[in-house]
Amino acid sequence: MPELPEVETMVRGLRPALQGQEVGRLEVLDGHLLEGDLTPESLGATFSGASVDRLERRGKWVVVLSDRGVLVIQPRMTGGFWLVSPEQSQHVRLIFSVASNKRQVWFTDARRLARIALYADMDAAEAAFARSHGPDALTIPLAVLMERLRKTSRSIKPSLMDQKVLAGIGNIYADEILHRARIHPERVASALTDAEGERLAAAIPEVLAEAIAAEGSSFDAGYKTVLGLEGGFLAENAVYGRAGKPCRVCGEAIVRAKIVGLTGRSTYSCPTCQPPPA
DNA sequence: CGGTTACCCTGGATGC
DNA sequence: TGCATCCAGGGTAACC
Repeated sequence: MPELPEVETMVRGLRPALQGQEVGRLEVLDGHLLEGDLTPESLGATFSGASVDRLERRGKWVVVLSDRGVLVIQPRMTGGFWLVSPEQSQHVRLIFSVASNKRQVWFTDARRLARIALYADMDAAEAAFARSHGPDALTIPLAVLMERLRKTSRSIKPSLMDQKVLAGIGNIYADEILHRARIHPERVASALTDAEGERLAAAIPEVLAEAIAAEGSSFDAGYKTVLGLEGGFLAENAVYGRAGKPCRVCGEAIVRAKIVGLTGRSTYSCPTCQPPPA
């Protein structure tokens, strides 16, 4: 589910509840999500009593820094946090109980694709992140982005979604960013012109910032904010989920397609604003 | 090595 | 109603 804007919204929502607080107890209800040698018992014992210093986001990771180590939670498709009673109560995987006020923070994950890891310190967490991720999408400089895209013969959309190229973009925001930059998703990444690269590098932080301001994208029974509210971005977005509807720029019907290099995922684009490769 | 697919999981929507 | 099929915002191991 969550991409960078949703994870950023989660972290901002969790900070007032957890930052500077002691976790009186952590209950781990599903060992399936745990990485390495972690067990529900070992993680619960380690993190119960932990003092939380800070919460941060790295790409699509939620990072909880504490005096008992750095807890990393990857929500992946259906993971989410709740400060209010969770809607999907049968899918609760973690329960944090704050010592000072007895309030609870729930983590749910319907599809059980989320992953949870514990690192000794932030250096170890950063090293693990760097092994599988490029620079964060919100701050990657134009020159670095272009240098990375020049090295691949893949299409631009799968390149943007490759966390090793840059971190944080998934299927929704790749489509939105490419529409904003007026680049067809099947254009070869290394063949973009300088002008297209500049439009792309500008569109990435623009679209992500707008989505963060809207508190992310909600549809169906998926992502909600930590207060159970819907993110508003899909009320204003350009292409994702809008097949057959008029492009907000030119009025042409938005097209839904499956593209090479992305098995099973849908891609939305405007055939006029984003001319396909020759 | 770069690129592509098969698969991990589960639930909701849709079709017969 | 029951059952099969498809789809989903992510990510990785294995393969060509």
